Amino acid sequence: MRIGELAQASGTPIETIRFYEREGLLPAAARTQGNYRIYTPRHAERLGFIRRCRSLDMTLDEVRVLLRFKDQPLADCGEVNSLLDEHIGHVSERIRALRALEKELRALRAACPVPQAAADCGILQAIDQAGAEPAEASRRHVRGAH
Amino acid sequence: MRIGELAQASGTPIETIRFYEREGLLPAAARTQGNYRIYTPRHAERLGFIRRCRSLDMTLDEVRVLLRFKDQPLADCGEVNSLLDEHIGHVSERIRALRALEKELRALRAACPVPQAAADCGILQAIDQAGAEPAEASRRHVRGAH
DNA sequence: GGAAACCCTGCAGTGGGTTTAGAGTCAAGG
DNA sequence: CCTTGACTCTAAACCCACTGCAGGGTTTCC
Repeated sequence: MRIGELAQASGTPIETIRFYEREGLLPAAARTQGNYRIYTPRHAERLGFIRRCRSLDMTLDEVRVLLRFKDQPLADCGEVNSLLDEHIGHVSERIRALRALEKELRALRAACPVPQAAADCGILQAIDQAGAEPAEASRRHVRGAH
Repeated sequence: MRIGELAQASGTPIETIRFYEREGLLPAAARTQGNYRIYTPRHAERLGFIRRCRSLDMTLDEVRVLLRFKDQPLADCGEVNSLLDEHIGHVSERIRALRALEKELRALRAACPVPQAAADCGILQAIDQAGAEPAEASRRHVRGAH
């Protein structure tokens, strides 16, 4: 199958497929005489695996680790388990941080119940004062949890 | 005050202060004979405002909007209110998505209670199969909510 | 007067793609 | 044969909000 067909079948943009190849996540496809990529069902499987990992919000580096284990069926999968544990930890932490942020934002929003002159806007005033710095948000894994 | 002092006082890296100036968030500082930036308390205030907005996970574009209102004290602050409402919406949505993700990851993790050969790892098998595509994660505002 | 601490500019890199430009390939229709 | 249109190719720039580095200049302290 050609790249457009694989894109269609996997719900992946064409550019992303080429990007994964450049990144070494997908093995380079064979080419036709006209230099078109030709994919096998094995490519489609592997792409599906990658996309499912991404839908679980793993980084490409994490995906690389999992792919390595898929390619080494005899290896002990302990590292897979701990990768997942850490990933779950990042997600939980990010949820915690976002909940705190949401609470803070709702309190801030309540400071200006009705539109008025900017000079009197409780929101702008509250941001102006703000007793230093809660909400450090801990940037990490998971697009804001990574 | 010089840039290092402002950085210290505001807890902002020096490079970030210069970056904000380039981006037009901070007005250009006056310079000494030796070409060092010299900041006034007004700069420090404005930087504090920006940093507090960022700690609330607003984008720089959102901060630009809020700064515009600070500079126009007579304008109606309705846009400030709705900016905050939208921002809160992004955060809530992101929390919802991350909770669903966490649940999915915990279920996945349970598929391999004990380390074993990668070929038999329930996690890798589950990702291989995966009945298509839940967890679209909706990338937006809030480093994964924006 | 010399070392250390500070500051300057400009540019490359981060992640995970997306977009654009400019060119080449291929099957069908006129 | 020629054109149209759908498809594909590469290389490079762009997104965000910084961060880090190279290679210099300035100031301060001893």
